[in-house]
Parts: sequence; structure tokens; C-alpha cells
Amino acid sequence: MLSERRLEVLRAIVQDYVGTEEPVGSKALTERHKLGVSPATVRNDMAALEDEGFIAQPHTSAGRIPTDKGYRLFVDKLAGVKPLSSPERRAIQNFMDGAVDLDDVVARTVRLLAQLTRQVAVVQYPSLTRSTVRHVELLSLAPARLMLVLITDTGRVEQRMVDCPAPFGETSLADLRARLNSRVVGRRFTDVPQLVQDLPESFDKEDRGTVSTVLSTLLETLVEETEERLMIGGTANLTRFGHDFPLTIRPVLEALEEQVVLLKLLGEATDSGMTVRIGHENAHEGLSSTSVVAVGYGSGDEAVAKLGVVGPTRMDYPGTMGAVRAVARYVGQILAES
Amino acid sequence: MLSERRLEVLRAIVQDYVGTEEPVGSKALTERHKLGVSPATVRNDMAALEDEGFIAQPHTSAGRIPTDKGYRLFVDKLAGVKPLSSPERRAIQNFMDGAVDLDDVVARTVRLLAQLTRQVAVVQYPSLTRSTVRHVELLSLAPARLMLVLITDTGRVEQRMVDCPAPFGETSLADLRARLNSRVVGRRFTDVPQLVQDLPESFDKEDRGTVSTVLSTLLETLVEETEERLMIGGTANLTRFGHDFPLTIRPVLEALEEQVVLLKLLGEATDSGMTVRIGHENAHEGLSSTSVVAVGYGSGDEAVAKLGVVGPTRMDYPGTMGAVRAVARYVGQILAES
DNA sequence: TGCTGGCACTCCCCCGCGGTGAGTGCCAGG
DNA sequence: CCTGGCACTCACCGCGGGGGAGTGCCAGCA
Repeated sequence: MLSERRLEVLRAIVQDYVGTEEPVGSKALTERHKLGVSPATVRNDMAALEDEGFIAQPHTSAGRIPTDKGYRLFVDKLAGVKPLSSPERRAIQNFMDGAVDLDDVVARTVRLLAQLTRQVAVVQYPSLTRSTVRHVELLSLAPARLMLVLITDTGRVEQRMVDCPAPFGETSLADLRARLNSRVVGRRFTDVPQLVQDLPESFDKEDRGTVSTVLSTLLETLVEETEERLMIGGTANLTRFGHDFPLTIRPVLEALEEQVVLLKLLGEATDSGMTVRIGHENAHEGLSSTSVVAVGYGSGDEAVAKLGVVGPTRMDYPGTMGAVRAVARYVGQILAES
Repeated sequence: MLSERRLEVLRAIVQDYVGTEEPVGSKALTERHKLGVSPATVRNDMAALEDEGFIAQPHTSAGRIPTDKGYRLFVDKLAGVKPLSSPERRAIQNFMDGAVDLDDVVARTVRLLAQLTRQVAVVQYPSLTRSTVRHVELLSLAPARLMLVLITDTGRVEQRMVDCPAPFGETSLADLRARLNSRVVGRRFTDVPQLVQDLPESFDKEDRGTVSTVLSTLLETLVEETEERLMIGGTANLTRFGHDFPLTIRPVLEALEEQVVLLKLLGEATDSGMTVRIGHENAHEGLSSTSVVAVGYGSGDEAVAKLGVVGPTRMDYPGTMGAVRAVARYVGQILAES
């Protein structure tokens, strides 16, 4: 068990190291923080903390730096979430107002997050899985070619081409459009399959093939697009990483280009609370010296997607968490309005 | 005027430097290339080339490296466009086939280009300005709220919310939809404004306000979206830049996040031929040590958008140009098919 | 006139050197 | 259990000397 003071020492080490980016020694600690004890005492505490694996020294007879485990303890027990200053809050509001498009909202969110945290920002587009259908549109492009357009309540639009097995008349098209919409508008995506299951039966024989094709395309769209799109930004902030550049930055850039990896990263935050993954806690190898702070956001009480930032394990956790949380709230608000 | 052999020397210098990334000296040159003259002669030639500003030495008594002007001459006069090997061609085909979506096509193109050139790839979405309207759809979301969906012949979809000044009935809506489409489908965006100019007049008084609002939203969409979207990839390749990292890579990453900058970069290639901007020829300061190879692509004979790569001035120009050109052709082909 | 070999010179790069200082572990005393 | 003192470790820095690649120039030769 760690005494109160030792936790205090750990907190001081984390704070100093995050600020200076240099291993912190016992003497410097007692000077910068009022711990009320001598360097020698701090040294003993440090030895204990090192035994427990919370801190480490890069080289013998150098200062200490926090380990992943140390950061974890810091985040869990020692650090709060630092609320944003009111100028910052105002900046968010100014920046997000004036967004028109869904694309625009996401783009602005990314820029904002990157700017506030000075790290790499990742924003997932509002999910289709949990959203509902606002409208399904069918357009005839050629006698046997349709376009299917799906509009979600989050403002997202997906389109697909449909090649019909047989020509499909305008009246049949209007019919299908109407029946389809009356069944699925306002419903959740997950409910759609059973809602349209019996639809082909109510059509003329020659049209059934086309109706089935359209439906299966629709269902495909729902499933496929569960692989969400996302947007990233602020990669230039990676240059603040450390001095041993190429080795650190390369795998991170690579990971950032793998949508799958990023989605997994955000996805691990299953609950609606904030998730912090530190260093090796990230499954992906290239991100073993980075931390991910993610949180869900949504238009209602329910999260429809995630957003977060990726930065060095040595980051200002309270500040970052505050910014991430604040931005998520604002985006949710904006989505609810539209 | 430069003699034939001096040009040959320049070519050799460029090729060696691109390969080794190290200043190249007279002796090494004569060993690696069969110039048929002695190092001393090459030295004289080098001195001449340096006087003319084609090459420079980083430090006194070091080898020479090409200047921007040297690369320019190399690209203009000395280098051809290296065609891809047939395995590479096959790889392109394999990679691009199976793209369904327009998004998918663009995404695959980016990955492909980045992989082939081992540089940063930039692909602009097919332009709206030169495309034609495939369909305009109007959906009623609420009594006084519409959604406008614009579908282009390149498969792009844009949607906008429209708040109506007055409720708008379903019959009026169908009417407007029909008339709008009969006028604009198949027409170029630039022609749309005059084609719909007199449309409000033919509607009942109470509907005119709404019709006007819808039309102005449509026109806005056409104009606004002339600011094209684009996609980038392969940023991890930036790590191969040089050893003096942070200074070089940071401004590049920053520039890459500025859509405006990138669009300008690609946009400078006004003609349909390939454009190569070398080093300081790029207006943007942060890109003064990078070169941009860009080319237009399109579904028909006309270019509808641009794509290209951004890499160090020290790049394999013939190979890069070959890859860029080949990819552009394939993408054009694929767009034409859909 | 233009090419060549030779020669002296210039610097960058690498490596090994010792001094400095921050930091540590340990110990004895309060 | 905390503290001051002490010896030790080791990364960092600046210095200096070889080694080597490359250059410029010059005199000789076709």
C-alpha cells in the first residue's frame, strides 16, 4: 500500500515530467513542490515507487519518469478533469457555430480538438447502427438502373447503385418508395430487416426480383456502413513528440491511416464515460508510446459515435480530458439541434 | 549554353543524389557512370554547372547536390516519364477493381498512389463545376422543412436542409421536383442558374417564397461545393524525408491539413498535362523543400479533377510521374464506366 | 582549345578524452 | 521514520587530432 505522501510524490513527478519533458530528480522535486520533506526522504519514496513499477529511470543515476502504470494510477486516482477556461468555452462556441453540413460539423470538431489539445484529433462520424431512418429515396437513372439514397436522422446520406434484373416502371417505383418509407421511417436500422422482410410478396411477379434486389442493397448499406468513417487532424502536432523522431512518429502515422485500427481504438470505449488508454494498453503496437483519450458523443442521451485524441503518453491528462469532454458535449448539442 | 556532356553530368548527379541521398563527387560519378572522361574534366563541368546555378555544394569541399533549378532542367529536358512495369500495372488493376462507392474509388486511389510512389498522395474529388446534374431530389421532412439532394453524374451526392417560409404541400413538392428535374437533368452546373430563373413565376403565390428558397439553396450548393473536397494519404512516407526531421516535416504536415493550400497546389496545374512544381516554385512556404507532381483526370476527354503526390525535391521524377499518370488514367477509366 | 594527371588544400566526420554536474543509494544520527 | 552527508555513477559537453572525400588549380599533351 502506498502512503498518502508517496502518491503526492508520484503526482508531482507526473506533473513535472509532463511540463519539462525531462527526468525529474529528488532535489528538483522538493524545490518545485512543497512536500515538507527533504530530498533524501523523497528518494526513499521514489525507490518504493520504482519497486512497485510506477516510475523508472531511463539510465542509472538519472531522474525518474513515470511508467505506463504510473500514468494509469495518476489518471485513476490523482487527477481530476480540468474544466476549460471560459475563454476556451467561448472559443468552442464561436468555432462550432456556423457549421452547416454534417461534414462541416465533423471537420470543425477535428480542428477544434486538435487546436485545444495540441494533439492529434480523431472524430468518428455519427453511427448508422444506432440511428434511425429519416428517408429512403429511389431514383430511376435508366430503365433497369436505380439509385438508392438513404438519409439518416443524423443528417448522413448514403447512396448506392442498384442494377435491376428487369425494367422497373415509374409507378412501381413510386409504389415501392411509398411502402418502403411508411415502414422504415423513424425506425432504427437494426429493426429494418424484419420490417421489410415480406415486402416483395406484395408486388407483381415481374417486379419481385427488383424489389428483392433493392432491399438487399439497402440491408447491405446498413451493415457495410457500420464500418464507420472518421476524420483526423492535427497530425502536425506529432512533431512535438520527442527528439527521437522518425522511430516514434512513423508507426503512429501509419496507424492513423488505418481506419480499422483507429475505429478499434475509439471503439474500446464501450461505455459512455471517458476512456483513457495509456501506452501499451493500446493493442496496436505502433501506438505503444501514445495515449488515447476517447469519449462517446450523441444527439440525445445515447452515444452515437466517439471522438478523442491521440498523443504522447506524456500528456496533460486533466487538460486533455477536459477538452475532449467539453467538445463532445458541444457536438452532441449541435447534432441535437439539427 | 551547356554542352551535351555537361547535361549528361547533371543527369548523372541528379540520379545518384536521388539514389544515395548524399552529395556526389566527381570521382564517384566517373565510376558509376560511363562518361568517358576523367574526374578532372567532370570537375570543370561541375564548376560550370555551379556557376549557372544548377548544382550547389552544401559545404566547401563537399560533393554537389542539385538545386531546384537543376531539378527543373532535369525534369524538362533530361528525364522522360518512366512507364510502369507490368506487375505494377496489374497491381493497379487489382487494387482499383472492386471499388463500389465514389468514396471508395477516391480512397483506393489515394492508397494506391501513396504505395506506388512511396510519397504523400493527394486526390481531389471529381469536380462539380464541370459535371452535370443526374438528379435533384426534394424530400419533405416536416411541414416547413425540406431536404434537397443533388446527385451528379460522377456519383457524388450533396444534401442541404431548406427551411421554408411557408408550409409546402406534397403536390406542390412533386410538381416542383418534376419541373426542376425536367429542366436541369443532364445539364452542366454552370448552366443551371439561368435554366431555373423563371421557375418561381409559374407557381401559386403562396408557394413562390418556398420555391425561391429551394432554388437559391440549390445554386448555393453548386457554388459552395466548387471548393472541392480532397483526400490525402501516405503521410507516413514523410518520415523518409531526411535526417533533419522536425524542421522539415512539420510545415509539410501543416500545409497538408490546409485544404485550401492543397487545392491551390493541384489547381496550379491548369492544363490537362502533367505539372511538376519543384521546391520554391510552390507558393506555400512550408513546401519549399518539396515537389508536387500533379495531373488532371476525368471520365471523358475533359479533366474533372486533379490528383498528385507531394514528396521531397529529391525524388525519382520519372518514376513518380509515370505512376501518377498511370493512376490518373485508370481512375478516369473507372469513373467513365460507372 | 579542351582533356588529363598530379598536387596541395579544405573541411566534414568520427572518435576518444576528461571535466562537470545532476542524481542516486546507503548509512549513521536525531 | 526522517534527515544530512558522502561516495559513486554516468550522461552530456567541448576539445583536438586523424582520416578521407572532394575541390581548385596548374602544367602538359593531343
